[in-house]
Amino acid sequence: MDRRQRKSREAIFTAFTRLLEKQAYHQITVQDIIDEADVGRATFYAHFETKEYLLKDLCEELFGHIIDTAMGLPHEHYHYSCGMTTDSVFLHLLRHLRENDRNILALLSSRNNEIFLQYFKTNLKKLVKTQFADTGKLKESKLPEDFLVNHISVSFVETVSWWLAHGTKETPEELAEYFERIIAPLV
Amino acid sequence: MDRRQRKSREAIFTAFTRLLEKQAYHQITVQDIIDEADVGRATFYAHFETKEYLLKDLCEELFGHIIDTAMGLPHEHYHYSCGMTTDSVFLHLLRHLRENDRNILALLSSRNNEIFLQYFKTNLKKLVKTQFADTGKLKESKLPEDFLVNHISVSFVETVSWWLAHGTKETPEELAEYFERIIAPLV
DNA sequence: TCCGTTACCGAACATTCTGTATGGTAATAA
DNA sequence: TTATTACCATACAGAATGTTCGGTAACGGA
Repeated sequence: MDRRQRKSREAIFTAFTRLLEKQAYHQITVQDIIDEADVGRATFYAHFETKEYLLKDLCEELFGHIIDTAMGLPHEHYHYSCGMTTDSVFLHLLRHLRENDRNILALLSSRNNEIFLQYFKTNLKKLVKTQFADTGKLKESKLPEDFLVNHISVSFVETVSWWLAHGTKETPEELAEYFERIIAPLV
Repeated sequence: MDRRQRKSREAIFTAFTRLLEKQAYHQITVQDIIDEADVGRATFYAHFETKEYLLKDLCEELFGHIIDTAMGLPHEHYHYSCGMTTDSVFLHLLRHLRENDRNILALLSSRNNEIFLQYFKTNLKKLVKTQFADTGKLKESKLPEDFLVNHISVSFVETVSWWLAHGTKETPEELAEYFERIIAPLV
Protein backbone atom coordinates (compact mmCIF):
# COMPACT_ATOMS: atom_id res chain seq x y z
CA MET A 1 0.00 0.00 0.00
CA ASP A 2 1.30 3.39 -1.02
CA ARG A 3 2.75 5.38 1.86
CA ARG A 4 0.62 8.37 0.90
CA GLN A 5 -2.47 6.24 1.08
CA ARG A 6 -1.56 4.93 4.50
CA LYS A 7 -0.85 8.42 5.77
CA SER A 8 -4.11 9.85 4.51
CA ARG A 9 -6.13 6.95 5.79
CA GLU A 10 -4.47 7.16 9.16
CA ALA A 11 -4.92 10.93 9.33
CA ILE A 12 -8.62 10.55 8.64
CA PHE A 13 -9.02 7.81 11.22
CA THR A 14 -7.19 9.81 13.85
CA ALA A 15 -9.12 12.99 13.13
CA PHE A 16 -12.38 11.09 13.19
CA THR A 17 -11.51 9.47 16.49
CA ARG A 18 -10.59 12.83 17.98
CA LEU A 19 -13.89 14.33 16.88
CA LEU A 20 -15.87 11.36 18.13
CA GLU A 21 -14.47 11.85 21.59
CA LYS A 22 -15.99 15.28 21.94
CA GLN A 23 -18.79 15.68 19.40
CA ALA A 24 -21.92 13.69 18.68
CA TYR A 25 -21.43 11.44 15.68
CA HIS A 26 -24.41 12.70 13.77
CA GLN A 27 -23.34 16.30 13.88
CA ILE A 28 -19.83 15.57 12.69
CA THR A 29 -19.67 16.55 9.04
CA VAL A 30 -17.30 15.35 6.37
CA GLN A 31 -16.11 18.94 6.31
CA ASP A 32 -15.16 18.71 9.99
CA ILE A 33 -13.24 15.51 9.37
CA ILE A 34 -11.20 16.74 6.42
CA ASP A 35 -10.45 20.01 8.23
CA GLU A 36 -9.22 18.12 11.28
CA ALA A 37 -7.31 15.59 9.20
CA ASP A 38 -6.03 18.29 6.88
CA VAL A 39 -6.73 16.41 3.70
CA GLY A 40 -8.62 17.39 0.60
CA ARG A 41 -12.27 16.72 0.07
CA ALA A 42 -11.65 14.46 -2.91
CA THR A 43 -9.13 12.47 -0.87
CA PHE A 44 -11.72 11.62 1.73
CA TYR A 45 -14.11 10.27 -0.86
CA ALA A 46 -11.30 8.35 -2.52
CA HIS A 47 -10.89 6.41 0.73
CA PHE A 48 -14.41 6.16 2.07
CA GLU A 49 -17.71 6.13 0.29
CA THR A 50 -19.50 7.93 3.10
CA LYS A 51 -19.10 8.90 6.73
CA GLU A 52 -20.95 5.73 7.68
CA TYR A 53 -18.42 3.52 5.94
CA LEU A 54 -15.64 5.32 7.76
CA LEU A 55 -17.31 4.47 11.05
CA LYS A 56 -17.74 0.87 9.98
CA ASP A 57 -14.07 0.53 9.02
CA LEU A 58 -12.99 2.11 12.28
CA CYS A 59 -15.11 -0.27 14.31
CA GLU A 60 -13.87 -3.28 12.42
CA GLU A 61 -10.34 -2.25 13.16
CA LEU A 62 -11.13 -1.68 16.83
CA PHE A 63 -13.20 -4.73 17.66
CA GLY A 64 -12.00 -7.10 15.00
CA HIS A 65 -8.58 -7.15 16.59
CA ILE A 66 -9.70 -7.49 20.18
CA ILE A 67 -12.15 -10.27 19.41
CA ASP A 68 -9.80 -12.16 17.11
CA THR A 69 -7.20 -12.25 19.85
CA ALA A 70 -9.70 -13.65 22.31
CA MET A 71 -10.82 -16.22 19.74
CA GLY A 72 -7.45 -17.87 20.07
CA LEU A 73 -7.87 -18.44 23.78
CA PRO A 74 -8.82 -21.85 25.18
CA HIS A 75 -12.56 -22.30 25.48
CA GLU A 76 -14.40 -21.83 28.71
CA HIS A 77 -14.94 -25.47 29.45
CA TYR A 78 -11.22 -26.11 29.62
CA HIS A 79 -11.25 -23.95 32.68
CA TYR A 80 -13.60 -26.29 34.48
CA SER A 81 -12.62 -29.64 33.09
CA CYS A 82 -8.88 -29.64 33.63
CA GLY A 83 -8.78 -27.68 36.84
CA MET A 84 -6.30 -25.17 35.53
CA THR A 85 -6.66 -21.63 36.81
CA THR A 86 -6.77 -20.03 33.39
CA ASP A 87 -8.23 -16.56 33.43
CA SER A 88 -11.67 -16.32 31.98
CA VAL A 89 -11.98 -14.94 28.50
CA PHE A 90 -13.90 -12.04 29.98
CA LEU A 91 -11.11 -11.03 32.29
CA HIS A 92 -8.82 -11.19 29.30
CA LEU A 93 -11.07 -8.85 27.37
CA LEU A 94 -11.21 -6.35 30.21
CA ARG A 95 -7.44 -6.22 30.44
CA HIS A 96 -7.10 -5.95 26.70
CA LEU A 97 -9.45 -2.99 26.55
CA ARG A 98 -7.11 -0.87 28.60
CA GLU A 99 -4.08 -1.55 26.47
CA ASN A 100 -5.62 -1.12 23.07
CA ASP A 101 -4.36 1.46 20.67
CA ARG A 102 -6.49 4.36 19.51
CA ASN A 103 -8.01 4.57 22.94
CA ILE A 104 -10.95 2.30 22.58
CA LEU A 105 -12.10 3.02 26.12
CA ALA A 106 -12.36 6.73 25.34
CA LEU A 107 -14.75 5.93 22.55
CA LEU A 108 -16.73 3.48 24.62
CA SER A 109 -17.24 6.11 27.29
CA SER A 110 -17.71 9.11 25.03
CA ARG A 111 -21.07 10.57 24.23
CA ASN A 112 -21.08 8.25 21.25
CA ASN A 113 -20.75 5.19 23.43
CA GLU A 114 -24.00 3.64 22.22
CA ILE A 115 -22.62 3.27 18.73
CA PHE A 116 -19.50 1.49 19.86
CA LEU A 117 -21.21 -0.61 22.50
CA GLN A 118 -23.45 -1.83 19.74
CA TYR A 119 -20.55 -2.89 17.57
CA PHE A 120 -18.88 -4.43 20.58
CA LYS A 121 -21.96 -6.48 21.31
CA THR A 122 -22.26 -7.75 17.76
CA ASN A 123 -18.66 -8.90 17.64
CA LEU A 124 -18.76 -10.33 21.13
CA LYS A 125 -21.69 -12.52 20.22
CA LYS A 126 -19.53 -14.44 17.76
CA LEU A 127 -16.91 -14.96 20.41
CA VAL A 128 -19.38 -16.15 23.03
CA LYS A 129 -20.95 -18.50 20.55
CA THR A 130 -17.67 -20.26 19.83
CA GLN A 131 -16.59 -20.17 23.47
CA PHE A 132 -19.65 -21.97 24.68
CA ALA A 133 -20.35 -24.04 21.60
CA ASP A 134 -20.79 -27.74 22.24
CA THR A 135 -19.96 -27.52 25.90
CA GLY A 136 -23.42 -28.72 26.77
CA LYS A 137 -23.36 -26.30 29.67
CA LEU A 138 -25.87 -23.98 28.10
CA LYS A 139 -28.35 -26.69 27.35
CA GLU A 140 -28.76 -27.66 30.98
CA SER A 141 -30.68 -24.47 31.67
CA LYS A 142 -33.37 -25.44 29.19
CA LEU A 143 -33.35 -22.03 27.57
CA PRO A 144 -32.76 -21.54 23.82
CA GLU A 145 -29.06 -21.41 23.08
CA ASP A 146 -29.04 -18.18 21.09
CA PHE A 147 -31.17 -16.59 23.77
CA LEU A 148 -28.43 -17.35 26.27
CA VAL A 149 -25.60 -16.37 23.95
CA ASN A 150 -27.31 -13.06 23.43
CA HIS A 151 -27.93 -12.63 27.14
CA ILE A 152 -24.34 -13.31 28.07
CA SER A 153 -22.95 -11.00 25.39
CA VAL A 154 -25.28 -8.17 26.27
CA SER A 155 -24.64 -8.57 29.96
CA PHE A 156 -20.92 -8.33 29.49
CA VAL A 157 -21.08 -5.25 27.32
CA GLU A 158 -23.46 -3.60 29.75
CA THR A 159 -21.18 -4.48 32.61
CA VAL A 160 -18.35 -2.72 30.83
CA SER A 161 -20.65 0.21 30.10
CA TRP A 162 -21.64 0.49 33.76
CA TRP A 163 -18.00 0.28 34.72
CA LEU A 164 -17.05 3.19 32.45
CA ALA A 165 -20.03 5.30 33.49
CA HIS A 166 -18.88 5.05 37.09
CA GLY A 167 -15.30 6.04 36.53
CA THR A 168 -13.69 2.60 36.15
CA LYS A 169 -13.16 2.43 39.90
CA GLU A 170 -13.10 -1.35 40.00
CA THR A 171 -10.14 -3.40 38.83
CA PRO A 172 -10.64 -5.75 35.90
CA GLU A 173 -10.50 -8.61 38.39
CA GLU A 174 -13.27 -7.16 40.54
CA LEU A 175 -15.44 -6.43 37.53
CA ALA A 176 -14.94 -9.89 36.11
CA GLU A 177 -16.06 -11.17 39.49
CA TYR A 178 -19.26 -9.10 39.28
CA PHE A 179 -19.94 -10.44 35.86
CA GLU A 180 -19.23 -14.05 36.71
CA ARG A 181 -21.63 -13.83 39.62
CA ILE A 182 -24.38 -12.66 37.32
CA ILE A 183 -24.08 -15.36 34.70
CA ALA A 184 -22.65 -18.13 36.86
CA PRO A 185 -26.08 -19.67 37.49
CA LEU A 186 -26.51 -20.11 33.76
CA VAL A 187 -23.25 -21.74 32.69
CA MET B 1 -55.75 22.77 22.53
CA ASP B 2 -56.96 23.94 19.15
CA ARG B 3 -58.44 21.17 17.03
CA ARG B 4 -56.26 22.20 14.11
CA GLN B 5 -53.19 21.88 16.29
CA ARG B 6 -54.17 18.43 17.46
CA LYS B 7 -54.83 17.30 13.90
CA SER B 8 -51.52 18.59 12.59
CA ARG B 9 -49.57 17.14 15.47
CA GLU B 10 -51.27 13.81 15.10
CA ALA B 11 -50.75 13.79 11.33
CA ILE B 12 -47.05 14.42 11.81
CA PHE B 13 -46.75 11.72 14.46
CA THR B 14 -48.55 9.20 12.32
CA ALA B 15 -46.56 10.02 9.21
CA PHE B 16 -43.33 9.84 11.17
CA THR B 17 -44.28 6.49 12.65
CA ARG B 18 -45.15 5.14 9.22
CA LEU B 19 -41.82 6.26 7.83
CA LEU B 20 -39.91 4.87 10.79
CA GLU B 21 -41.34 1.45 10.13
CA LYS B 22 -39.75 1.21 6.73
CA GLN B 23 -36.90 3.73 6.48
CA ALA B 24 -33.80 4.31 8.56
CA TYR B 25 -34.31 7.22 10.92
CA HIS B 26 -31.25 9.12 9.82
CA GLN B 27 -32.25 9.21 6.21
CA ILE B 28 -35.76 10.39 6.89
CA THR B 29 -35.85 14.10 6.07
CA VAL B 30 -38.22 16.76 7.31
CA GLN B 31 -39.31 16.97 3.70
CA ASP B 32 -40.34 13.31 3.77
CA ILE B 33 -42.33 13.81 6.94
CA ILE B 34 -44.29 16.83 5.76
CA ASP B 35 -44.97 15.18 2.43
CA GLU B 36 -46.30 12.06 4.16
CA ALA B 37 -48.24 14.07 6.73
CA ASP B 38 -49.43 16.51 4.08
CA VAL B 39 -48.74 19.62 6.11
CA GLY B 40 -46.78 22.76 5.30
CA ARG B 41 -43.14 23.19 6.07
CA ALA B 42 -43.77 26.06 8.48
CA THR B 43 -46.36 23.97 10.29
CA PHE B 44 -43.82 21.31 11.10
CA TYR B 45 -41.43 23.80 12.60
CA ALA B 46 -44.26 25.43 14.53
CA HIS B 47 -44.76 22.12 16.32
CA PHE B 48 -41.26 20.71 16.58
CA GLU B 49 -37.93 22.45 16.75
CA THR B 50 -36.13 19.68 14.87
CA LYS B 51 -36.57 16.10 13.76
CA GLU B 52 -34.81 15.01 16.92
CA TYR B 53 -37.36 16.70 19.15
CA LEU B 54 -40.12 14.99 17.22
CA LEU B 55 -38.51 11.65 17.97
CA LYS B 56 -38.14 12.57 21.61
CA ASP B 57 -41.80 13.56 21.91
CA LEU B 58 -42.90 10.39 20.18
CA CYS B 59 -40.87 8.23 22.52
CA GLU B 60 -42.15 10.04 25.57
CA GLU B 61 -45.67 9.39 24.43
CA LEU B 62 -44.91 5.73 23.73
CA PHE B 63 -42.93 4.77 26.79
CA GLY B 64 -44.13 7.35 29.25
CA HIS B 65 -47.56 5.81 29.15
CA ILE B 66 -46.53 2.21 29.39
CA ILE B 67 -44.13 2.82 32.23
CA ASP B 68 -46.47 5.09 34.16
CA THR B 69 -49.14 2.41 34.08
CA ALA B 70 -46.73 -0.14 35.45
CA MET B 71 -45.61 2.30 38.12
CA GLY B 72 -49.03 1.99 39.69
CA LEU B 73 -48.70 -1.77 40.10
CA PRO B 74 -47.87 -3.34 43.47
CA HIS B 75 -44.15 -3.68 43.99
CA GLU B 76 -42.35 -6.92 43.45
CA HIS B 77 -41.95 -7.80 47.10
CA TYR B 78 -45.69 -7.86 47.66
CA HIS B 79 -45.69 -10.83 45.37
CA TYR B 80 -43.47 -12.79 47.67
CA SER B 81 -44.56 -11.52 51.06
CA CYS B 82 -48.32 -11.96 50.85
CA GLY B 83 -48.40 -15.12 48.81
CA MET B 84 -50.79 -13.70 46.29
CA THR B 85 -50.33 -14.85 42.73
CA THR B 86 -50.10 -11.38 41.27
CA ASP B 87 -48.52 -11.33 37.86
CA SER B 88 -45.03 -9.96 37.77
CA VAL B 89 -44.62 -6.44 36.53
CA PHE B 90 -42.65 -7.86 33.61
CA LEU B 91 -45.47 -10.05 32.45
CA HIS B 92 -47.71 -7.03 32.68
CA LEU B 93 -45.35 -5.06 30.46
CA LEU B 94 -45.22 -7.81 27.87
CA ARG B 95 -48.98 -7.96 27.64
CA HIS B 96 -49.26 -4.20 27.51
CA LEU B 97 -46.81 -4.00 24.61
CA ARG B 98 -49.14 -5.91 22.36
CA GLU B 99 -52.15 -3.77 23.05
CA ASN B 100 -50.54 -0.39 22.76
CA ASP B 101 -51.71 2.10 20.22
CA ARG B 102 -49.45 3.39 17.47
CA ASN B 103 -47.98 -0.08 17.15
CA ILE B 104 -45.08 0.14 19.53
CA LEU B 105 -43.99 -3.40 18.69
CA ALA B 106 -43.63 -2.48 15.03
CA LEU B 107 -41.21 0.25 15.99
CA LEU B 108 -39.32 -1.98 18.41
CA SER B 109 -38.80 -4.53 15.69
CA SER B 110 -38.23 -2.15 12.80
CA ARG B 111 -34.83 -1.37 11.42
CA ASN B 112 -34.81 1.53 13.87
CA ASN B 113 -35.24 -0.77 16.83
CA GLU B 114 -32.01 0.32 18.50
CA ILE B 115 -33.35 3.81 18.98
CA PHE B 116 -36.52 2.66 20.65
CA LEU B 117 -34.92 -0.09 22.67
CA GLN B 118 -32.65 2.58 24.04
CA TYR B 119 -35.55 4.76 25.14
CA PHE B 120 -37.30 1.71 26.52
CA LYS B 121 -34.29 0.84 28.59
CA THR B 122 -33.94 4.32 30.00
CA ASN B 123 -37.56 4.48 31.08
CA LEU B 124 -37.57 0.94 32.38
CA LYS B 125 -34.67 1.71 34.66
CA LYS B 126 -36.81 4.14 36.63
CA LEU B 127 -39.50 1.52 36.98
CA VAL B 128 -37.12 -1.19 38.11
CA LYS B 129 -35.56 1.18 40.59
CA THR B 130 -38.86 1.89 42.31
CA GLN B 131 -40.01 -1.70 42.05
CA PHE B 132 -37.03 -3.06 43.87
CA ALA B 133 -36.32 -0.08 46.07
CA ASP B 134 -35.97 -0.89 49.74
CA THR B 135 -36.87 -4.52 49.34
CA GLY B 136 -33.48 -5.49 50.60
CA LYS B 137 -33.54 -8.30 48.08
CA LEU B 138 -30.95 -6.72 45.89
CA LYS B 139 -28.52 -6.12 48.68
CA GLU B 140 -28.22 -9.78 49.52
CA SER B 141 -26.25 -10.41 46.37
CA LYS B 142 -23.51 -8.02 47.50
CA LEU B 143 -23.43 -6.32 44.15
CA PRO B 144 -23.90 -2.54 43.80
CA GLU B 145 -27.59 -1.68 43.59
CA ASP B 146 -27.46 0.42 40.45
CA PHE B 147 -25.38 -2.25 38.82
CA LEU B 148 -28.20 -4.70 39.40
CA VAL B 149 -30.93 -2.27 38.45
CA ASN B 150 -29.13 -1.67 35.20
CA HIS B 151 -28.58 -5.36 34.64
CA ILE B 152 -32.23 -6.24 35.19
CA SER B 153 -33.48 -3.43 32.96
CA VAL B 154 -31.12 -4.25 30.15
CA SER B 155 -31.82 -7.94 30.39
CA PHE B 156 -35.54 -7.39 30.10
CA VAL B 157 -35.25 -5.10 27.10
CA GLU B 158 -32.89 -7.52 25.42
CA THR B 159 -35.25 -10.36 26.12
CA VAL B 160 -38.00 -8.45 24.37
CA SER B 161 -35.61 -7.66 21.54
CA TRP B 162 -34.68 -11.31 21.15
CA TRP B 163 -38.36 -12.21 21.22
CA LEU B 164 -39.17 -9.81 18.38
CA ALA B 165 -36.17 -10.83 16.32
CA HIS B 166 -37.42 -14.41 16.37
CA GLY B 167 -40.97 -13.70 15.34
CA THR B 168 -42.63 -13.46 18.77
CA LYS B 169 -43.25 -17.19 18.76
CA GLU B 170 -43.41 -17.43 22.53
CA THR B 171 -46.40 -16.28 24.53
CA PRO B 172 -45.90 -13.45 27.02
CA GLU B 173 -46.16 -16.03 29.77
CA GLU B 174 -43.40 -18.19 28.32
CA LEU B 175 -41.15 -15.22 27.75
CA ALA B 176 -41.71 -13.91 31.25
CA GLU B 177 -40.71 -17.37 32.41
CA TYR B 178 -37.45 -17.16 30.44
CA PHE B 179 -36.71 -13.82 31.91
CA GLU B 180 -37.53 -14.78 35.48
CA ARG B 181 -35.19 -17.73 35.20
CA ILE B 182 -32.37 -15.46 34.18
CA ILE B 183 -32.67 -12.94 36.95
CA ALA B 184 -34.20 -15.19 39.61
CA PRO B 185 -30.83 -15.95 41.22
CA LEU B 186 -30.34 -12.23 41.83
CA VAL B 187 -33.62 -11.16 43.39
C1' DT C 1 18.85 7.86 -11.30
C1' DC C 2 15.08 7.90 -14.28
C1' DC C 3 10.20 7.29 -15.50
C1' DG C 4 5.55 5.85 -15.59
C1' DT C 5 2.04 5.63 -12.21
C1' DT C 6 -0.94 7.37 -8.89
C1' DA C 7 -2.43 9.81 -4.79
C1' DC C 8 -3.21 14.23 -3.65
C1' DC C 9 -4.77 19.15 -3.91
C1' DG C 10 -7.66 23.19 -4.75
C1' DA C 11 -11.43 24.78 -6.77
C1' DA C 12 -15.68 24.65 -8.72
C1' DC C 13 -20.19 22.67 -9.27
C1' DA C 14 -25.15 20.98 -9.03
C1' DT C 15 -28.07 19.18 -5.69
C1' DT C 16 -30.34 18.57 -1.48
C1' DC C 17 -31.78 19.72 3.02
C1' DT C 18 -32.38 23.01 6.70
C1' DG C 19 -34.55 26.55 9.27
C1' DT C 20 -36.74 31.11 8.83
C1' DA C 21 -39.68 34.77 7.07
C1' DT C 22 -43.95 36.73 4.87
C1' DG C 23 -48.49 37.80 3.47
C1' DG C 24 -52.86 35.85 2.64
C1' DT C 25 -56.70 32.45 3.96
C1' DA C 26 -59.79 29.92 6.68
C1' DA C 27 -60.94 27.45 10.85
C1' DT C 28 -61.69 28.19 15.61
C1' DA C 29 -63.39 29.68 20.22
C1' DA C 30 -65.76 33.03 22.77
C1' DT D 1 -70.20 38.07 14.75
C1' DT D 2 -65.47 39.00 15.67
C1' DA D 3 -60.82 38.66 17.08
C1' DT D 4 -57.59 35.27 17.18
C1' DT D 5 -54.51 32.03 15.42
C1' DA D 6 -53.10 27.94 12.98
C1' DC D 7 -52.39 27.03 8.58
C1' DC D 8 -50.62 27.34 3.61
C1' DA D 9 -47.60 28.47 -0.38
C1' DT D 10 -43.66 30.45 -1.53
C1' DA D 11 -39.33 32.20 -1.26
C1' DC D 12 -34.84 32.52 0.71
C1' DA D 13 -30.01 32.15 2.67
C1' DG D 14 -26.86 29.00 4.45
C1' DA D 15 -24.67 24.65 4.81
C1' DA D 16 -23.45 19.97 3.58
C1' DT D 17 -23.05 16.44 0.12
C1' DG D 18 -20.82 13.94 -3.46
C1' DT D 19 -18.59 14.63 -8.03
C1' DT D 20 -15.48 16.48 -11.52
C1' DC D 21 -11.14 18.24 -13.41
C1' DG D 22 -6.49 19.86 -14.44
C1' DG D 23 -2.20 20.49 -12.28
C1' DT D 24 1.48 18.91 -8.91
C1' DA D 25 4.49 16.02 -6.57
C1' DA D 26 5.40 11.88 -4.17
C1' DC D 27 6.03 7.18 -4.95
C1' DG D 28 8.03 2.49 -6.32
C1' DG D 29 10.13 -0.37 -9.76
C1' DA D 30 13.77 -0.77 -13.18
